[in-house]
Order: sequence, then C-alpha cells, then structure tokens
Amino acid sequence: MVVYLIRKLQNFAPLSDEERSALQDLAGRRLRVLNSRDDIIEQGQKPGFVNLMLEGFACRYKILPDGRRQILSFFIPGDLCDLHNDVLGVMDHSIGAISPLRIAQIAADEIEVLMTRFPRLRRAFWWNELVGEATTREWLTNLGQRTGSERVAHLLCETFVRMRSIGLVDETGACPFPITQADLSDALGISIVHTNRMLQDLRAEGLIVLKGRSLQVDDLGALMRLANFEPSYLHLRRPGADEVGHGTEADREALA
Amino acid sequence: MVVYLIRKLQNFAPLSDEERSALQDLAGRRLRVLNSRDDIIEQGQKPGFVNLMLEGFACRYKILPDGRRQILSFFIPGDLCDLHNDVLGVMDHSIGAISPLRIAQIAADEIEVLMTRFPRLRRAFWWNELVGEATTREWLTNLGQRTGSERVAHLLCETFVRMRSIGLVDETGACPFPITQADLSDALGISIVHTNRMLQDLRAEGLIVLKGRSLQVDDLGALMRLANFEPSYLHLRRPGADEVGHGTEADREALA
DNA sequence: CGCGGTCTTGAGTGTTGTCAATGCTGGTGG
DNA sequence: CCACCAGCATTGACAACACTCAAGACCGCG
Repeated sequence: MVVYLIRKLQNFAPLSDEERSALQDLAGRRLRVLNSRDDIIEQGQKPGFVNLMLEGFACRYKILPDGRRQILSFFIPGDLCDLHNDVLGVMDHSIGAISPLRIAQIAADEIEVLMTRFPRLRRAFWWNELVGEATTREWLTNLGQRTGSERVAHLLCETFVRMRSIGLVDETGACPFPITQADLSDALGISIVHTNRMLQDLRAEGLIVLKGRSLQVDDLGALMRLANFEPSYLHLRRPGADEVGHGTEADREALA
Repeated sequence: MVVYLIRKLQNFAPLSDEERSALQDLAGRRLRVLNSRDDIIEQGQKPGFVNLMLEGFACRYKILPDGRRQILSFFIPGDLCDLHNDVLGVMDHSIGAISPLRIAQIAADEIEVLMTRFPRLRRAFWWNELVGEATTREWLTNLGQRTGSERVAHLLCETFVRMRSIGLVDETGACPFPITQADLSDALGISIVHTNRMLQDLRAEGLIVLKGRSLQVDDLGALMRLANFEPSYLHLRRPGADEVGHGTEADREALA
C-alpha cells in the first residue's frame, strides 16, 4: 500500500529503487487498523507519530464549542498527516477515519533519518507539504467565493483527480468514495439538504454517478467548467505535462 | 522595525542578543517601499525573496477567472511571507499591499545560513510557519461554520490580538486598521453591504469603534464570545500564560 | 473646491437553511 | 431466510439570512 505514497511523491520527482524500498521499510513498521468514524488523534492531544494512509479515507476536522464541525481536508491513500506538527505541541484539530482504515505510524526521527540519507526525499516531502497548504488555500477560496453547486462540483473534481493520480480510478471512470453527504456538508459549509440537492443536479446533468460509496465521473470537462476547477494547485505531473502550459482550457484538461 | 519580528518570534522562545542582532542584520539589506494596492508578487511569478513585513498591512489573495477575489490571509508587521515556497516554483496566489508598505527582501540562502547558525531560530521560524497554517485552518472554519456577524467579529478579534501581541495596540485599546470593508468582504466571503451591516451591529452593541483606519475594541470579552473566538491557535505567550490552561472561558480571556 | 474611493442605507430578491417526514440499504441476529 | 435496525439519502414546505441593485453621503487629498 506504500505504492500510493510512492506514486504521489513521483509527481514531484522520479524515485530510485533504493528510495522506494526505504519508503517501503518505513511504512512496514507499526500498522494500525481503525473502524469507520474512529479518531486517529484528537484535538488537544500531543501528536506522537506521523501517520501514513495505507488504505481508506480520513479527514482533518475541527469541532466548535457548540458542536458545529468543519472538515479541513480529506486524506486518501498515500497521504501523510502532520509531518511537522510536533513543533506546536498540541493538536488544534482532530483526524478521524471516514471509512475502515489502515495506517502506518512512523516516528518523527525515522523520517528525519530517511530525509538525511535521501535529500531528494526530503524535497519530495516538502513538496508534498506545500501542495497540502495550497490545497487548503483552494478550499478557503471554495468556501469564500463559490456557490453551493460550484463548491460541490469543485470538491468532487479535486477528489477524483487526486484519486486518479494515485491510480485508484478504474477503467469505467469510477473510484471509491466513502464520504457521506453529511461529511461533504461539513467540508463545504453548506447544509446536508442543500448538498443533496446540488448532487441531484449534477446527476441530472449526467455529469456524475454517485452511489454505493463509489463516484463515477462521466464528464470531467463539464464538471471542471461548472466548478471553475483549475488543477494546477495540486501540482500533478501527468505524461506530457512538460509540454503543456497552465493557462488555457485545453491545458487544464490535459493536466487534469 | 525588525522589532515586530523579534517580538513575534519571542512568543515561541526568548532570543539572545546575538540572535536578535542577526535578525536585525538580515532585515537591513534590501528595503522595498510600496504604495497601497501595489502587488508585492503576483500569481504565476516565481518567488525570488522571502518578504519580511516592516511596516503596513498586506494580504495574500487569489483571483478566480471571473474576477472574484478571495483574501487568504492578512500580513501585519513582523510577518514573513513564503519562507519555503521556492519548492513549488510558481506562486498560486498573489500578495498585495493594503496600505503603504515597507518590506525587507531576504534571499532564501541568507535565511538558511541564519537558521544553521542559530538552531533556535530555525525552530522559531518553523513555529511561525505552523502558526500560519493553523490560522488558515481557523479561517476555513470561520467561512464554513460561522454566520456573517460571527465571521466579522472573529476576524476583528484575531487581527486585534495579533496587533496587540507585537505591541501595536495603544493604551486606549486602539490599533491601526487600514483594511477596507471591501477587503473584509473578500476575506470573509460575504458581500460588502452585509459586512457593513454586521459592523454597524458591532458598533451599536458598543463593542468596537472602527473609523479612520483605526480599530478600537471596547469590550474584547464580549467580542470574543460573540465570535466563538478561541485564541489558542495563535499560540501566543503572554505573561502568566504558563499558569493558565486552554479550556475555560477565563483561560481564553487570560491568554488573549 | 472637486474628485475618487469608501461607506451607508433602503428595497426587493433569491439562495440556502431549518424542520420534519419518509424511503432506502446494508448489516445483524433470530 | 427473514425481520429488524441504524445510518444514510431524499423530499416538501416554509423561513431567513445574505445578495444585488441603486442611490446618496462622507471623507481625505490634490
């Protein structure tokens, strides 16, 4: 399952066999299995490990005193949580499982050893962190500027493209999608009812098929247009990416 | 003007005279002066320098193809922009001046030399970055979960507390505040008209006086309660902060 | 004194939220 | 194998918060 991390990092730079097997070792240590809705770590706790997602979906979220919940990001296989948060000492948010989960718990110093031995991996991890921050900024833009339907479409685009970039979209254009409508609502800052209605619209337009924890995107181009989705913030490299720019709509489709 | 950076970093750890003078040197190099509304760096450009805010306000923002603008963060004196963004190569957002501005442009390798010489400064810079990320997450929560009035109140709380932590609130409880209502709207994801009305409400309640580019907070406790503002994400240390926790309302006031 | 940018206010509209009920589905135990 | 249950999805009716449009006031600056 480390293959997803490797695929992801290779969006930044190709990795050597040695680097790949070092990553394999790293992730083979402490395996942790969680059920849907379990917390990996809670607000207020001190982070002990870096968590590497092996299988399943999770999310970062924050609970307000009155119970409102904001989901801050979704984690899919290959994602690393909180590479550096030991500096602050205390978690200001929680991380919870959305589906049944398998994660590897990695000690901070193990990562440090790895990064010292392989400078390219250090840069790859950094790149990964920065992409995460860029994604948070895009979410902020999503919540601040886009309408309900655009928000839903945008999040679906992002998740779909990320899943595809690690090879989890099958030949029919479908990928696992265990995120419930309640989760979507808490991520997008709209009510459950409204989320449901926006999804209906997307279905009615023939853009997506969403059912049984699976998302199939039938017209990615249209979905992207509807959302104003511009994938460059994900910094993905796909075959031929060097040949295309970032400006035109054709570029956008090519990159996505 | 480097004093603001020093004050800020000392929220993380006390600095030695040597460290302080090294920071002073660093910031004395390339001075850049900008007018209100000038851009420091634009979306699509390659970042050249790390920018240190000496005087004035700035903001990070993103423009959508159709012209909508989302402000992602505000910079006040002492703030460092984009310590590490050279890894990604291209800016996915712009940074613009809100008021007349004086900044120091620092080369990435100068920072690296400094951090190697003073490991504590390295950790302090890291801490600073992580606080920035925590703040972005708080903004996401603000946009996703809070109503218009809460959002406005929350942003005022945050800005006021940050200004106070670097010594820019005077004895009357007022601080410079060059952010226009249009800027606030783009930061909070609400319309200008609505922003205006929410501000009127806060004035009517006697919580703030906002006029002439100056913000005076008359009842911070009430403003914080209204906003559900919980300042721990800013990780500020004030005198006695070691003695208080983070849970109760009294703690919150003490820390803020 | 005039001008541009900013702020304020009113009126009407509509997107989105709330409440509440019902339907669906996959898993569990008898 | 069926009945039941819990969680999730869907729908309708109504309310409200927030948006748009539009006009006018204010204020600092040249």
